[in-house]
Amino acid sequence: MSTKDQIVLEAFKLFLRNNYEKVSISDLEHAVGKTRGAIFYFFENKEEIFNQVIDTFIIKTQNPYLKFKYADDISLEQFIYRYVNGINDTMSKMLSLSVINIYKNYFSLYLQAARIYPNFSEIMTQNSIQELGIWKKVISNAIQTKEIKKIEPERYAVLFRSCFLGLAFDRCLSHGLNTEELLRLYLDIYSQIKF
Amino acid sequence: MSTKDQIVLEAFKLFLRNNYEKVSISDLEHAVGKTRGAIFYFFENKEEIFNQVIDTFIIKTQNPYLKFKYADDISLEQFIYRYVNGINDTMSKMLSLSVINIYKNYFSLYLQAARIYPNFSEIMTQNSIQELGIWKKVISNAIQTKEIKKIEPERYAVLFRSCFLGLAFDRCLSHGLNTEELLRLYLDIYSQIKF
DNA sequence: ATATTTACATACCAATCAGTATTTTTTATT
DNA sequence: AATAAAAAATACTGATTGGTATGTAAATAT
Repeated sequence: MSTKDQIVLEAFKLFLRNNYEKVSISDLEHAVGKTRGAIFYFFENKEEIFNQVIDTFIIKTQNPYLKFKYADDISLEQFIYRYVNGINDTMSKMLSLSVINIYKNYFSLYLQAARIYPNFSEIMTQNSIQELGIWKKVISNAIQTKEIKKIEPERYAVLFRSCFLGLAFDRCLSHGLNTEELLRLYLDIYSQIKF
Repeated sequence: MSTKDQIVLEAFKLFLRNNYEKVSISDLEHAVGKTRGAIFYFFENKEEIFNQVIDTFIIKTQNPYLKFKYADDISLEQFIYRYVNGINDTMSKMLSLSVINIYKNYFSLYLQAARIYPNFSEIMTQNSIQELGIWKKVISNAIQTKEIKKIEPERYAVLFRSCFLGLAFDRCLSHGLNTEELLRLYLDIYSQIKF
């Protein structure tokens, strides 16, 4: 891995654990094993490092479970399983970077980004709309194929997405998100709306 | 209002808008209209001010909509309306303090507290369990009175709570939580489980 | 072989920070 | 009015911060 990539990776880990202001260039020096000279050779300033971290690990890593978005013919039940699997994969990747308290730290970094990264809110809002659109499409499809009852796709798209986010947030201070519980929750909702 | 209370209130507003480290005593001086002498007369250090803010505005202000917890005979439908009204009230109170981006800033402060306030995670976990318990009781009651179908109370308690949290988090970067939408979401879930 | 660029290390600086020590002003009590 | 205590102002300190200026060894190009 290049020095620049190493800097971004270590900065990511540091920014997950602490506030933007709390992470010092000195901390980053020790984490990377290089000195200020190296860091400021690759980056103009601290903010640029932070923004690179957000770009790499939040914006571009979003929604790995939504990459199958053009599979229009997927059933809602299948989609639910894939969605939860995708969440599991993301959590595994974070664990392999030895990131602890994944969601707590991720939520925290996410809100830091909203204060620092230019247009972060707009980008994430677009992202949210996109994800809702996919849920909506899958739900609409499931209605047409008589998989589920005739419900409001928009509303249930919001419901499915909110469940995940809310459960993750609620549990982030305690034992963390349990994807098995999330799956059971999803299947309970599903069982109420299926034919 | 006493000077001490003023300091805590202004500190609350500042900590909502910025990270703990970013808020300086100098900022607080200007916000309160007093000097360091006054601030350090009432508080030992910055951390004590922060903890007082969390104590006053997060821990003790939790769940105003759960104060009717001993109303066992309430229907689920009534509870839903009261719950959403309670959220509305809290948001109005924040607005009267001219707090903008309520949920974004609140979530941010909440996660800051998890890093600074002693045992914050444990306290909030207890709080979450308590709130889930109330939902569970109301749901169980609604099943017994044949208001709704026989569902898993625990799971639906989690569902109702997660919906709120998730919707609030999802919308916090854009237009903020719309309680009318939350109500419609709740009533949609309700309509699927009611007899 | 020489010149230039890349990739860092080192030493330093001005600014800012939380916190303190001291002094002054305000308020309450006798 | 005199005294004491509380509340607040002022001036300061040592530590830390992000960032810079300079230096240098190795790699690459000419």
